[in-house]
Amino acid sequence: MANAEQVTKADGKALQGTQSLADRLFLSLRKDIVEGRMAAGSKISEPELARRFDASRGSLREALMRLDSLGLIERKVNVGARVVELSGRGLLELYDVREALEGMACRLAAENRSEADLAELRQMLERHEQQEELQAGTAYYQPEGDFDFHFRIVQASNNELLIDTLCNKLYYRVRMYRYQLGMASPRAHRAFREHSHIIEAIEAGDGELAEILMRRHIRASRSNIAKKLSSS
Amino acid sequence: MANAEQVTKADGKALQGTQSLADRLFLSLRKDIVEGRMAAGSKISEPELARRFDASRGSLREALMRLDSLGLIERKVNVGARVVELSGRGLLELYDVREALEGMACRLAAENRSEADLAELRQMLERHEQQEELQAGTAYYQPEGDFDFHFRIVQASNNELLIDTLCNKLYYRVRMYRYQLGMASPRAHRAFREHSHIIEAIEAGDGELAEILMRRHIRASRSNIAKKLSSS
DNA sequence: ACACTAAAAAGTGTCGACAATCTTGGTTGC
DNA sequence: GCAACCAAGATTGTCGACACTTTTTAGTGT
Repeated sequence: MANAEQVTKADGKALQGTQSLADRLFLSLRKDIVEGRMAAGSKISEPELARRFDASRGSLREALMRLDSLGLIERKVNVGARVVELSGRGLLELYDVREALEGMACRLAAENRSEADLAELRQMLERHEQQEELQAGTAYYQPEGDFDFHFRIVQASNNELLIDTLCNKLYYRVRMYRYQLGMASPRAHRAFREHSHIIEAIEAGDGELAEILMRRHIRASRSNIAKKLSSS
Repeated sequence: MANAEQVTKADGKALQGTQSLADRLFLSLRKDIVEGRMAAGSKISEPELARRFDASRGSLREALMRLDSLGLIERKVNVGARVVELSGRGLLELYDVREALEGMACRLAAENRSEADLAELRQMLERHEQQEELQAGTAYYQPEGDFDFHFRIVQASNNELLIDTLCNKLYYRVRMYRYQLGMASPRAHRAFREHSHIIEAIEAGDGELAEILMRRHIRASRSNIAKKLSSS
């Protein structure tokens, strides 16, 4: 089934079966950090982690390097690594970047739309609609459904660099914030309508409109969060 | 002097004096790849490179990992690493991403403009103007001047994630293309006027206009390249 | 009790060696 | 002659040990 764990083209190694130990460590640690099993801001001890995963420090360090360039941990020379600290400012920054990139992705998806992509998008929307009616506004489908939507739009952009930047880099940070600040936005129903309009624009091949709608969609989420942040 | 080699906030390690051997290898290799001393598409032999730099394979591999996540090399498990291959498509993709991100950076720079940033921007423009008059349309100042301009705008956006993504990641790819495809665009004079207008919009605090102008500026470069590519 | 110093413990950075895998060239069989 | 197969060489992945740095702790003196 289509969910947020799906694999990107660019993430090929995972498909290929043969993955190194360092690869597996990386994937495992990334999951632990994103889902909050490693507390944000906590220190990471290489020897301890290596023992826990029954691997050598060398392989573990390789995984840590990658987490570092993903921005999920921070390393200081001769001092060590810590899980990155979450902040309201960081979250808002993330939304500004997403607005720019996903807006562009949406425009490109509309301009290069292929029948296959369109079919998938329509199908996805239908699934979400059923799920929405089922749960009548309880806003429960959100996390996966919303993720699914944004993920697929980006895939349809047909721009490898854009896909890689969003799906293999930024989205892990997005999910980390979601898990830990538990943003189950109350915008479920409205969000669904917005998704629907965006896909219509893509179907119509109207890149400019598609971009505008996507940007507005993301910015609405952003203000929603900004409001919550300032009131706490 | 302000040039493209300047150090980003996020690239702090380089400032701090203490940098590990792997850090130095990384910086050195990145330079070699960007400036074309390692041919695009060529295979990288770990033992050979390690000998050449008089370092152990472990440290070298750490540097390679980082180059990989920068997208400057590609690694396959149990096979090895190659310098990334340049392609027309890749270059155009890069411009689409830049259009999105730098457009946003420009908007943010206009909205958050500080006196310090404005002063620097004006000062830079003045330097470029002098240089332009000096060389009266020979379009020679371009590479550094253009880079300087885009770099500083992004810095002024005050969005750490955006700054990191552009200055520490994408720009190295941009420079790699510049060096190797030798894009000394003939748009020097027009580009200068465009830069000038963009900074005016930022000074005026008009984020929307600043974004539009920057996007148009980058898209003009992009079509220029697309034309050259299709005619070859 | 507090500040400063020095030793020791822990942690990170670097290295060389071994094991597993891929590539290459030659060989065999059809 | 060509394809499949096999062995040798080379390359990558993984590991444990050592060197250097940072942090902690114990001690000393005021």
